[in-house]
Amino acid sequence: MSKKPSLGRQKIKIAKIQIKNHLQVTFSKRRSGLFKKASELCTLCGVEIAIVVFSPAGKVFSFGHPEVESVTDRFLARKSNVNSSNLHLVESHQIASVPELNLQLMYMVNELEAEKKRSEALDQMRKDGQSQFWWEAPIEDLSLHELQQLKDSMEELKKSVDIHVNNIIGGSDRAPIILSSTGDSCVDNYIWLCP
Amino acid sequence: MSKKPSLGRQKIKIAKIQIKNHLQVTFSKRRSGLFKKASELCTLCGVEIAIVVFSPAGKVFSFGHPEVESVTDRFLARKSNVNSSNLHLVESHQIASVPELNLQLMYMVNELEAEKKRSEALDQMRKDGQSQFWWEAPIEDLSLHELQQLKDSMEELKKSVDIHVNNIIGGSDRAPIILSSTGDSCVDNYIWLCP
DNA sequence: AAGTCTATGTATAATTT
DNA sequence: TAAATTATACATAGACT
Repeated sequence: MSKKPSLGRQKIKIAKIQIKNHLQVTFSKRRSGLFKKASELCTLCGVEIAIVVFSPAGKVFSFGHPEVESVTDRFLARKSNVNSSNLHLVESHQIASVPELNLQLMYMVNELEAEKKRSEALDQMRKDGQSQFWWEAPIEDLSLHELQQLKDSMEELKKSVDIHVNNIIGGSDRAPIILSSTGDSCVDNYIWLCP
Repeated sequence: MSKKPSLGRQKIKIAKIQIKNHLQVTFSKRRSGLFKKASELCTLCGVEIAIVVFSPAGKVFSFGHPEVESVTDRFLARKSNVNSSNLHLVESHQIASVPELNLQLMYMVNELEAEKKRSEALDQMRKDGQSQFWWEAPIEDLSLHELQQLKDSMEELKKSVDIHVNNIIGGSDRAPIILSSTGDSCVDNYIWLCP
């Protein structure tokens, strides 16, 4: 009897899997692996994590820890706060769909990425020399020119922050979402977003 | 000489790491591992992923794939009806008259005075403790809460700027002004906010 | 904080059930 | 279609730099 022993795990190139069936299997396995890693990181380090995955099929998978509030409501809850400022928000009590929430999260992440790049550039400038740090100096020492630059910088910064807050909070200014919790054996206390 | 060979990777319980230093190392390693897994999943399966991690220190780490546009554009596509941002930074190619230019300079002087007072207050805060200087930190180090505070501060600043502008220029709805490049040593190419 | 090294724990590609 | 198997690739704990 020839028993063909498994070759075991084989090395693969990190490139888009072409065999569709194969891809589906890999996606499923690696997605759960990713979520498991995330949950471990949560537990080990006591951090809050949110993950959103848009599958090729258009499905949305997401992971959040530990409570819904920690990641999502931190945005949604600010609604009232923002309302009191000069943002023009339309009152609505429509309940957001989870995909919409995920879009918002995704948007937020991208915004954060953009800000990160921006700040990296600023960091670089900082490393290039102290002389350019007019924007770190006390305001009373600034020349008019510098003050204008400061103002412009702040406007730029504010604009981007504003846009993202506006879209996250104001873009769907509505009641928070109820997320169901699975009694999964692997993960207690993790709350999953149900697509 | 006793060379102590490494025990190699040891099994650990998935529970909050108590040794703080240890935790930091693990957080850093596993975070990067998680992001790597995520990027592989992106590539292998052609999916879009966003991850946000709030560290215990309040820092925010995030991962997004593939391009900012891919996700944000989807979002922005439906944002138009909601946007109505409170910030109207309008570019205009209208050339300001000299009287208007003077008004702007006047405005700047007033603004400078206001900022001077403001900075005195901030200076006082600075003396009270370094911990409050979240707004001096690079953006990527800001928590979402701090981002919100930053935004609010900027809202305040802009509001006062707007009031000044209204008072000085006349409070009337007028076309935004752009200062033409005057060759002036002090000011060139500034764009002004339309009140 | 970030990188190296070793030994070992884990994830998973390919296959089988 | 999904679960189990197996052998290997990869991740990482701990110690050190």
